[in-house]
Amino acid sequence: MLLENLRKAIYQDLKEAALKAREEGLLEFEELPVFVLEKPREKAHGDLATNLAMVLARPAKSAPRKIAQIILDHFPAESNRVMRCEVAGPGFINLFLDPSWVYDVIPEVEEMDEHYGCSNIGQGEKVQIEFVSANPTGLLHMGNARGAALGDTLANVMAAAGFDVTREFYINDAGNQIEAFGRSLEARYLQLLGHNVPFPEDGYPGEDLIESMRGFISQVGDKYLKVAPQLRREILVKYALKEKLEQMKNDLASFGVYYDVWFSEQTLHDSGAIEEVLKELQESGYLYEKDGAIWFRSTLFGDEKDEVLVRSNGVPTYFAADIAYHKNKFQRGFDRVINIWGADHHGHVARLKGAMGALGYNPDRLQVIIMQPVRLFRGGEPVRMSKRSGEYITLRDLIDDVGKDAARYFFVNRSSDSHLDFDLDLAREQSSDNPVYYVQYAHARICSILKQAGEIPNSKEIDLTLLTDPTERALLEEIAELPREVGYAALHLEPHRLTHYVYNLANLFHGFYTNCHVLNAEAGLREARLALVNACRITLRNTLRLIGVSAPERM
RNA sequence: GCGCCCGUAGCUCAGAGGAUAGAGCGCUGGCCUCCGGAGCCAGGUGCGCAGGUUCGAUUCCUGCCGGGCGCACCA
Repeated sequence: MLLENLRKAIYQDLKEAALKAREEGLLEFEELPVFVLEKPREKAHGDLATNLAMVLARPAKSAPRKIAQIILDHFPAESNRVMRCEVAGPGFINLFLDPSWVYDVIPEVEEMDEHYGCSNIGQGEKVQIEFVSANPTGLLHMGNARGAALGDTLANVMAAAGFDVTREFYINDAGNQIEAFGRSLEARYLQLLGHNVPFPEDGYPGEDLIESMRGFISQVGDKYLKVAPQLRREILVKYALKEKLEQMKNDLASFGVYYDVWFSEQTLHDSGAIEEVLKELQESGYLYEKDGAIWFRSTLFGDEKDEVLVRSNGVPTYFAADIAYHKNKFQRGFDRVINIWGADHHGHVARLKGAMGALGYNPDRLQVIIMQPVRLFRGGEPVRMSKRSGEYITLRDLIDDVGKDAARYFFVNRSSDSHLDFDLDLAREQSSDNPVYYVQYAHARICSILKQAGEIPNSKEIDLTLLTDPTERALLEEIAELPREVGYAALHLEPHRLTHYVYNLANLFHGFYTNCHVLNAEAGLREARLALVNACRITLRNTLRLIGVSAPERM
């Protein structure tokens, strides 16, 4: 039986033992409190341990150790591979499994192959993950890159855990920044044609816009010189936006990130969706007029101040569009909607959730992951970047510099609410100091062994119980943990757990490798080890795939 | 000033209401007759401060200190 199922069964047995004891009048409690059954840190504390007796101490009004003994008296001994139980420490119940349980994992991994690690804890819940959604007025920066790695990995992880996942990119192709974009393009266009016009103060100074207009001119020349500015800007925006989006799509694709949906903000304006949602809020009494603008009472939902939805010039704000957008998400049937935002947008969370509440949706169905900023380091020094001047390192630069694998690994390796110091030198390094290489090396090493071995024996026809070395057991136990790791990462929205897991797995493999020979082990043991190593290969590969990192067979 | 996030080893970071808090880097010293040494093993100091809740707090709560980010009719 798979470790996960074993755990569930034992958890159930513990529950029933407590309930039975209550029936017999030995224990007193209203409802069984939540308790944990987990792998203890210390090997001496068994394979699994539970705090059940300790959390029962208060309701049962009794000493934890005493309760533990009562539970054990009602616990079905010798079932579910439990060999021995003991009361320990302040009242833990430690369970020791039949050591042979680990051998079940190899056939399991072989059979599930590329699906090993998957589970169904998501139960098909429809989840949408919106991430990156960068302004199409510029290039993808490090914040976008982190969001891309995080969002895509989270999507992979949740899909593997049995959620029905949709990846979406929201295109901010409307509003003020598009106006500024148009003025910037226009200025570049005119400047390139030799006209000495000033660049707008709120423009986008990046070199990329000049490039874009250079390309435009090579196609159409100066034919828009005399066109009315309003129309001219529209044409330039249309051209540049398309180009920018293509570029983003390409850059994200080279980063291994693909979307199911690219959603245009402009369509919300065009379709009347924004007007509609404004009306809805109006009718529920959440709006009021002040100074010629229309405001949303976001303070009702814990926001610090009310928020403008329609400016006095009649133009809806980004926030208004965002409300319509998120309503649209729910209308599309998503049970849950997850956004990944930079820390500079965290102030937006409460009011958007509030707006969802005002529209009658449970705000908890909207979850926002806030990412802290990225700092790049080179030569031990922070790399200076200025978005104002348009001089910054882009996702494309990063991929060209350190490669997709290292970049994705490094971004996912940190919890989203931790500031990320990205060491470019380390990411590029081809040594074991670089965790990406360390993990990939383990995979390549295994492939090399398997290649030399020729055939991989079917684990059902060999004696796996020959795998008794401590490094073999440790490796088996860690391989068995993948489904649980993936499930945990999905439920807690913590993809960074995966890089930690895969690093640890690689570490255990290297330890095994140093300690145990595979190819020149005696007959029988050799086959068992080949099967072990193959299961490890599958586990490494599957985990790396979730992170979006390649698993090379040679390096 | 108000709000959110963070404060764990020299550095970069994991972790977690429980039984002895971990990893990498750096430093020191070991390990190649043999499957890829891009590897393995050994060695150290630490939960910002002060209260509170709890049988038990580094983890939860409050205050303070320190850092980041927000607080536009921008997005």
